[in-house]
Amino acid sequence: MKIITYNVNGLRSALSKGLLDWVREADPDVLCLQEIKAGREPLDVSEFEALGYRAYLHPAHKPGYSGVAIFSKQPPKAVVVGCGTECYDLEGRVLRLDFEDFSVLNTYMPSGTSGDERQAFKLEWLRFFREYVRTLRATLPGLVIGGDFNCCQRDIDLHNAKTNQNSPGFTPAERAWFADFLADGFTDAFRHHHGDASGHYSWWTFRSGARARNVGWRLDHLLVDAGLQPRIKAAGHMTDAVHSDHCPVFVELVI
Amino acid sequence: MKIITYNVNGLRSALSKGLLDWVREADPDVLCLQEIKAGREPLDVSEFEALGYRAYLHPAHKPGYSGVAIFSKQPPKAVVVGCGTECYDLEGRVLRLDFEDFSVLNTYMPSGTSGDERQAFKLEWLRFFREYVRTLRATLPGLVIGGDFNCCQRDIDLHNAKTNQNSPGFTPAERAWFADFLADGFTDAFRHHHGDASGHYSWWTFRSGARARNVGWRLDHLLVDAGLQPRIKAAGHMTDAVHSDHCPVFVELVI
DNA sequence: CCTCATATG
DNA sequence: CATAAGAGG
Repeated sequence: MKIITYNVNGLRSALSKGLLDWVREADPDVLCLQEIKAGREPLDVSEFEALGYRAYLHPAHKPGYSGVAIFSKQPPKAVVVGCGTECYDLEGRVLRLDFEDFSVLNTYMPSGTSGDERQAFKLEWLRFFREYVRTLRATLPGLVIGGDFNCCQRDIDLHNAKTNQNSPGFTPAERAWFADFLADGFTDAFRHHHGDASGHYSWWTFRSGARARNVGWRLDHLLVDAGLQPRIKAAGHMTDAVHSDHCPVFVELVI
Repeated sequence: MKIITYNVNGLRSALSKGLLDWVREADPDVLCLQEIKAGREPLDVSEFEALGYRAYLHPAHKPGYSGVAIFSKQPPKAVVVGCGTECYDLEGRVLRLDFEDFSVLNTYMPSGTSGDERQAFKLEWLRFFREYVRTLRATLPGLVIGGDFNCCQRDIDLHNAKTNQNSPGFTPAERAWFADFLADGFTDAFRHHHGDASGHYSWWTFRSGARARNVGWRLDHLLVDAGLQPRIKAAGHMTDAVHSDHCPVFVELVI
């Protein structure tokens, strides 16, 4: 069971750069995409379907903004679009597929980089999301959360921790939130598999050749319910895929 | 004395397509540009200056919209920016250089293609402009008007006159205006030199390969005071220049 | 430094 | 079918 999460920075743009060939090659069972940036016209998912995927979309209300999607080879027993809270659902940030033995929750968490107001919104979201997931876990024992968290937790998760102690995505509040979230009973698949390895990032700014110099952040995560931890077979970053300012992140579970 | 008028559809875009090399080659004495689409930052004209031109700009108030410029090898004895009527000058539609024996008035006339309101604005403009030029001629005997008129006059001035009898740029009102304007004492340099030749256009829509099929309109004109008519040595379209959806139009005067 | 929507042509 | 600004990242 290979699950991939990928912030594509515009699905149409990523498709124009060969995303589909990459999907065929990578062959995930479940593919979680963020920032699909769907426009006013519905996205054409027929080429994903031709590869054997069912498509589930949760675009934002605002055209060209945010939005998540899941492509799955197996049909889920349930699809849950959104989280039931309007201010988040208007921004297309949550989509969940429930399978027989596990669930995949795809999320695109707010970025706080555009100003104080959005950073405050992000912090509210983080609080909300932790509670929301706590509730879900009561009835969904095998939860896998994949997405662009727009946060990282430890100094080894970004290139320049010292100068970013108060940058959105690495503020003390966000680091604490991340630790608490994991303590609720989740395993960071990447860390589980790679220990304290540094220099592994999933996002690089487009500016000044940051990706070529590997000046990045690890913002995209696959967190698995601690009960699934023994089933983690592999996890990592797929840095060869270049359709976005993020790279795909994968986990293989024995399910 | 070679005068060229050219709607560049964005000066920065045209420069990125090699406009400057073309200018060096074409070597006009006076170059009238329309739709420079200047942004908030002032345009960098140093490369024109390096070619020996003085630069005169009349950008629109709104960034990225409209705007005209004249580049001249000889220094004018006067520069007149705008026409003194705010609603037109905010859109950067008129710029004039007065030389010893003649004047060059560069104009970008409104397009009416975006709706009735703008077509009405265009018709008001046409009326205003005719009066404005009548006044100018009282004191400027050698007037040359170059620009994108966004109008043509005769069936031979566009590819498909029949189906465009009521299209903006070829409405009865605009055709009549054009005839009246010439009757006031101007010579259309292109027609003077090429008679009733058809199939000579200065604009082609970007859509559906119109330029390759020469499905166009003759919207860009050089009108010279009838008193200068004997001095017209050559006139024509420079269809090899491809930096825009328009092509440059030239006249050579013996002055 | 990117993608996207929108205005305008 | 293009250019360009502007929002958002």
